[in-house]
Amino acid sequence: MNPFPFDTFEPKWQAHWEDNKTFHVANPGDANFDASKPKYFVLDMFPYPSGAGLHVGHPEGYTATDILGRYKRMNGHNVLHPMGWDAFGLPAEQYAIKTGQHPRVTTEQNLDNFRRQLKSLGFGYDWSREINTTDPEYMKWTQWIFIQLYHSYFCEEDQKAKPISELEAKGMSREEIDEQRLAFISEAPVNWSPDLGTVLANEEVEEWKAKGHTVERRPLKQWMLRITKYSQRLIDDLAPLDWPESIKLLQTNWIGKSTGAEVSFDLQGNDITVFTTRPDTLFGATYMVLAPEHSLVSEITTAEQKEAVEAYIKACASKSDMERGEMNKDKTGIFTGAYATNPVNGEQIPVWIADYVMMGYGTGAIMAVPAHDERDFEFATKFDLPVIQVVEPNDKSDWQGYTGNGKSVNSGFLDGMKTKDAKRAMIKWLIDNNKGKPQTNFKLRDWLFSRQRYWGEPFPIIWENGQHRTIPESELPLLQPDLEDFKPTGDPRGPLVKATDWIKYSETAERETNTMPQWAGSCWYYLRYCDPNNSDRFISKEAEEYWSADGATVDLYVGGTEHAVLHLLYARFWHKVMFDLGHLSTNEPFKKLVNQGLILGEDGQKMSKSLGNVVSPDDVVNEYGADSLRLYEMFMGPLTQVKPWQMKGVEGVSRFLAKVWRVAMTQSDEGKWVISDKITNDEPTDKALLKVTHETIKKVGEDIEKMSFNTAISQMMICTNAFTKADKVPATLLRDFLKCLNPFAPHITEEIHQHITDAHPSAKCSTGRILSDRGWPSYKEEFLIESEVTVVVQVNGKLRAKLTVAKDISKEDMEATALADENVKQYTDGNTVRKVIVIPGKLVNIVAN
RNA sequence: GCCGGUGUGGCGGAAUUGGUAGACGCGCUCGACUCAAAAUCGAGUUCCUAUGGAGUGUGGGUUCGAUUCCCACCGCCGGUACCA
Repeated sequence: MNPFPFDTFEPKWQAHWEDNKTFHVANPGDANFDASKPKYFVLDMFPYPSGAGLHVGHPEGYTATDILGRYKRMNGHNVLHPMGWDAFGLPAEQYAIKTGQHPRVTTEQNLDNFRRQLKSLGFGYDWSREINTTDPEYMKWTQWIFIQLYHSYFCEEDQKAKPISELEAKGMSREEIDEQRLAFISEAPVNWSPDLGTVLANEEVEEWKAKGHTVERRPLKQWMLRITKYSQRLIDDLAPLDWPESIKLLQTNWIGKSTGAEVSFDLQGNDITVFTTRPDTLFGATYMVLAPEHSLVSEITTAEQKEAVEAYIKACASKSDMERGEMNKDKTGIFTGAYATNPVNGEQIPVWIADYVMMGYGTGAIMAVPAHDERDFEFATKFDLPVIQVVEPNDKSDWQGYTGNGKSVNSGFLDGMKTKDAKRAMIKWLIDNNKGKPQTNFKLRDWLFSRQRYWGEPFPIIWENGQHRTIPESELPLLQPDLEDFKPTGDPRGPLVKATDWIKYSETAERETNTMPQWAGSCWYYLRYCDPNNSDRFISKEAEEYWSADGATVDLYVGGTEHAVLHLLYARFWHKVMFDLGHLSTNEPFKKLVNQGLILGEDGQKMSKSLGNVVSPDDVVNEYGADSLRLYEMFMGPLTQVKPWQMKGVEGVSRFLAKVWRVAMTQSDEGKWVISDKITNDEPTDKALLKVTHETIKKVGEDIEKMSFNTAISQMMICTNAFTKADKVPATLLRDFLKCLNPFAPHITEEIHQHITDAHPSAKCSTGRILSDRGWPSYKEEFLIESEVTVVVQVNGKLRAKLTVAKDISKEDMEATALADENVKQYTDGNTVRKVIVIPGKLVNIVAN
């Protein structure tokens, strides 16, 4: 038998909240909207509804946000706490390929299961705002946003997106305009996975390779989003955000800004430009390296070297990315036979090609300064190329391979300058001599936005006479055609090519057959929650402004670190574009971000099917109840920390809830749970009980604000132990305690509260209102104060006595009392007291020897 | 290699404007209740060569006093990798 009947009252309260729309929040303009309340938007990263259902990692973040949401609600906020489904994705499509089952069917099934599981945990979501990225009404607006991107360009002067119509007004040609669109067609080499039958974004490559899929470089015509234009803003706007510094750093490094200069080298009439962050070392450039894919390679290669160079290029091309990565220690390369002229000293330097120079970054060519660059040094050592020192280290370290700052030497007009000054002087020289200019580069690449998949949003694009254009908004949403066979065709246009009727838009126009990546839907879902049923706009102006008050849309966003550079970067980018175009009032989507730590299996390993250490929330709910699961996940340790699951720990918090239950409830002779005689309607007089209750109100409130849930729970355990020990517990104290526990364990607290209120109705607390609708309790300072305190006495820093003294005892009295103590005397007798430190109300330390 | 995080009992973890190290929970031990067990309640539980001493990864430093501040190092976890 269960120690308390959670199996009956948990479903009861879940039904009550649902029937009474307890957690429904109104929008501006709605009948029951209360504009006087401040808003609080607390968001979970919405799940992908996989076939496996929830695992115990999901409710960790969800419980944390639920506690905050319920707490803020009790403190008088309009709380927006929604849930939805990121339901496009490869597993549903792969299942469809295997079984012929339409992805929409499996997605619906999975989603029903997820919803059932989440409801069984009692989260206070406003289910009327549930969204689903695969819902045609949702897709419509994802496609609409793409159309906005398509019809926008990035104005360099104002550093913001503007409508394409401005360029048309300037009389720019169609070709020139297409070059500028934020959504554009590119025919660059992309990451193509033959076995997945699709291309992947740079950010996704590692993930899929880790799952055993092959990925190769292949030139394809693809849709791209011009996220690189936002590089600088994406870095700058991180600063004021309340995000973990590590995530900010991760994004900053991913965007990868570096400042330096472009330098032009003459090569028998050809101009080759290189990028360097160290223009001050130009005198030390003893050779040049081009990427094997560099366009000038074939032109400059001499007849004698032609064969060897072509063989090297072929060898590089056949190497997979993986092999290139593994071999990154061992440098390879080949001499082209050509020589370039170092612009600053006229030296003839050999031009090599090597795969340690990437075509995708900078200009695909470098000046090699082996004395002060590790890679160049390694290469020069291997191929016996000259190494000339041009920087003298500040310390005594070896100059060979020294990459730090110092003083320029062997560098003509730079000699004696500090690195910083030498950089500036060289850049000035390059400008004055028309040999280069200052340059900033970013590692971030434009976002490859098309996929060759069925289960994604089709592009709202048609092609006619080789040109693309968007379909009219009235034709949105554009749904995928029905297919019988979802198999990839190997055709880089994707599986939609099979739907010949669907493709045909008119006699002369055809639909785009690519679809959008899974990230598209998650880029803006938080906005849709604010106004989920709007059929005229993606979000209404009023809803947007209300839920974005205080300069941020989402007040608190909780999710895993795995999205540090993907979802969180993409969403910020879309948000900024929509802000630039005047559709949003904030510049950033997520004010505060918290990453919950991974929950490991009992064995300390990551939970996985193959290890058999996966814990299902359903099993825990069945055995211990939802409140126990919620409470345990919060009690395990700090939210942000990685921590192992322990079923014994669930038992522990379950015991705690049983204790709370038995404080209020007792079993009648017939086995029925009834309110205990211990609960009285008297005014509380027990000082100790008043103190612990008010301490609990104070600490739990403060700890929730700090998201320090484990310590809040430990305080509630202390309070419960005091209630258990007491002969009588006044109903008002128990009620205040239940309010504190309510955000953590909402079912049991509602149930007990209902029993107390029925048994002990009072003017202050009439029947009929549930706990969740009552306010957060307040504590009184007067109950926290004690007249006596325990003071620690140390001799030479070691604890020798504890004294109980009046709280307001004077320093002198405290010192005298301490010195007079028998235990203390044992250690001071025979020694001279040199010094006495007295911290009032806390400690006395006697220094004696 | 680089960047970030972290290190406290048998275990999860508490405590930082420097002031009783180990809150709370798990586990374990003993006791009460019971024919017995479970559940529940009560007592105890950092370690040791134990009237004392040691102790928050290691070694130093600052201080009357350091888990907390400073310097050097080590282990583990995560990210990233020829980005010029």
